Amino acid sequence: MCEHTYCHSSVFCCIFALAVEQHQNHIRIKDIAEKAGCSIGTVDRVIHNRGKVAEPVKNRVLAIIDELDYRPNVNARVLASKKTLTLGILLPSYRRGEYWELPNLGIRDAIDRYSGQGYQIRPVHELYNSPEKFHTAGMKLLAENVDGIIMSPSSYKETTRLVRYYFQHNKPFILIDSDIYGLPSLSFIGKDPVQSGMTVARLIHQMTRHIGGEKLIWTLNISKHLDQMYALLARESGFMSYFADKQLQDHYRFRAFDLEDRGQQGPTDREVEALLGEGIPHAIYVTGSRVFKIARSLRKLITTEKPLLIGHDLIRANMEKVRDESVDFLIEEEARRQGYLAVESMIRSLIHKEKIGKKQLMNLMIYTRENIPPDSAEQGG
Amino acid sequence: MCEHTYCHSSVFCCIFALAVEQHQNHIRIKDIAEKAGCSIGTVDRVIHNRGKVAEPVKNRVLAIIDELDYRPNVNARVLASKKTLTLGILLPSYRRGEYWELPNLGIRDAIDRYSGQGYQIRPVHELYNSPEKFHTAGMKLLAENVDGIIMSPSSYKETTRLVRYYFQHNKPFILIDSDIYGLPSLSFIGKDPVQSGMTVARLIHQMTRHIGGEKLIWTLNISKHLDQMYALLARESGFMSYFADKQLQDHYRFRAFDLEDRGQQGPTDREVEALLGEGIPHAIYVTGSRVFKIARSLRKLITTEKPLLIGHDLIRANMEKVRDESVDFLIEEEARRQGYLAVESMIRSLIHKEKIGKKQLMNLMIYTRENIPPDSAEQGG
DNA sequence: AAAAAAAGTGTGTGCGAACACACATATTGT
DNA sequence: ACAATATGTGTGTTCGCACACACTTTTTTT
Repeated sequence: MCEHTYCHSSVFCCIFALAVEQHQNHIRIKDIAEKAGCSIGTVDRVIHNRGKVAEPVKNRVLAIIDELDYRPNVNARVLASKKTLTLGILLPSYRRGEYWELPNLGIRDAIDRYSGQGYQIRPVHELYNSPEKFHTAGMKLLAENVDGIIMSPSSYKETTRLVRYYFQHNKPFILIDSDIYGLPSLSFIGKDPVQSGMTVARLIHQMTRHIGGEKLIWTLNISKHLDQMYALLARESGFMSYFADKQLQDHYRFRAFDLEDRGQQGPTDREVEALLGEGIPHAIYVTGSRVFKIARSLRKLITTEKPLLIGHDLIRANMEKVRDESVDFLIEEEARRQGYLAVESMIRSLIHKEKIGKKQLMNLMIYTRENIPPDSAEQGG
Repeated sequence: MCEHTYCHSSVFCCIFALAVEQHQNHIRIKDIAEKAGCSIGTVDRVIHNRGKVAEPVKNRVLAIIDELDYRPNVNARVLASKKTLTLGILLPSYRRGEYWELPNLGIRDAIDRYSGQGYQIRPVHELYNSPEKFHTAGMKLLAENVDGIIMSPSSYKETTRLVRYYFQHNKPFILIDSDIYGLPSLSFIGKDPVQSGMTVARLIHQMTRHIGGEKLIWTLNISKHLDQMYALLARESGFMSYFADKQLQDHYRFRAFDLEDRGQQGPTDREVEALLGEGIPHAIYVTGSRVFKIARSLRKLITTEKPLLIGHDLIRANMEKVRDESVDFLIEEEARRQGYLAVESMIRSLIHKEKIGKKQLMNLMIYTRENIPPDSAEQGG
């Protein structure tokens, strides 16, 4: 067992003993071949399912692989296989500083890192800014004969349509950012928007509960295209659920607005002013990544106690607003890491042939002025 | 440049073009040898600084390596080098469910993962529960001739003393969890306790500011040994700084208590009751990982509006209390990931010979009932 | 029954780096 | 001057796996 005086846990040391044992009898395909009474070529054939192998031999080898818990040496495997992994990447188009830059940076981190380690990875990028372009871009990837696809879903209809083709052509794909339930994806890497909304609700509730009288709360969905804001609405739902669950309707009044983000300008002061007509809210929840667009207007228009302002995503513009305290909190779901993990998962699945989790949910992080990371936070790894 | 219609960023595509180019002319030591007019053996010698190489040849090779930006193929390197990496691990002893289990789990994650990839890693564990044992345990690692050491510092005096020996014997070491400024460590992987304290202060401030009259706030340092709570005090300092910076002393009254954690029992109801004599606080900040120990007492003793309760670390006992809402918020600094990164950094430094960051600060995460991860969250990777 | 095709199997080479060994040349000692 | 050492340098083997090729045996075809 374990000899450490204070190691009552006993889990720890035992697990480690296991780990050590595991690597010591590190078995190779040669070992398997010997035990099965055949050559390494044959073992190779059953492992990769190529060429012809007599049924009884195949079964014997398979049994031995299972029995010995054979795990191929990844280093040798990568070293020997000279083929390059072509990754299709299908994401919304973006400008610098926008949300979608983050997953893209994560993808780059991963490719950089793994290229440096002898892996041959060739990314093929396709960007879309409408459901129609989503489809043509996605089909282009098929035509380019990529080995796998990393994508974020567009509209429900277009996504299922594209995925149908991928499925038919046996192209593995990974969904990042938002999930569409039931798709035959290798994995989903992203977040739970309802949970996000509920977390924000908790923050706002705790921070406004001691205010006397009825509290006015806004939810603001600011989006480039009003028709593709599924994730925003899901967050709003989660937000509402929290208050409903706690039966706080009597103490709170809610107003929800959908605003259009018209490029550089965003909602103008006048638009915001119009909303303020009904009264100054005690808290505002901007469901997308565009809090920074209204922070300035609010500061200008509201001279009394300014409302609590909460938004999403660690993009530069938002981080600045948190630093000068015109935005109070930012929620984020490790956007950059999502991209990183997507590439890594592809490598693990397609090269290492490991099994990867069907659902990889990111942690939900809350940032405020005191814990916001420095600007050029390289989060690779 | 970039042909994507909506890719205004231009960063992205260019960077990728670079990445692709890089791996295509992937140079090997053979290439260097040819260009330098010598054999691969000689190149090998200058890379590893072993054997004798004529000064002019050495410089030529070095120049070519630099010019071509040679990056060794990690897969080949690991495959060829059969030596096992022996890692000394020097951490406080712990029981199951305590804070130190988390970094240990992270260490295990990493060793598991890398063992599975053909790396030979042998961990040697030493646990300590006092500064004296820290020293003897640390020296034992030296005697066991480990290749590198992962450790969390004990007292200032003992740590610098031990590190002196490590330095003299040229043993690289990585500090996790808490930093001691100025030590010649390979890297520090952990958190900034002052920042943590300030973040908590922000939360408590925002959540109590609308309460009328003077607010009473507690800080509770609950520790096993009252003499080794440096990190707790640093958090308390950060906490205080926030209120000082904002000049909120007139609206807030602060009381700080140091309590001893006597094993299973923790602070008793009676002890907590004694503290309550001076009045019921509006918020309580427990600076260590033991909020759960007073949550029950508080619930029993306070029947009116219960105080806001904030603590640290995602240990099971705390997570339960967050789920039943007797603890409001938990702060954590990715304890498990710290262990993971420590092992990974050792591998990158000692096997891959990469340079690693001197300071790897973890993100500071805020958890509440709505965003707390599920219990058996495997966070490897 | 002979030829052709298919099924089944073993050997050999290469991936890129690490390291041991053998060998060449230069420097020193006696 | 010759051995003894020190200083350089090149070759060959190995790691575990992928994949091409050659080969034997069996089955099918005509």
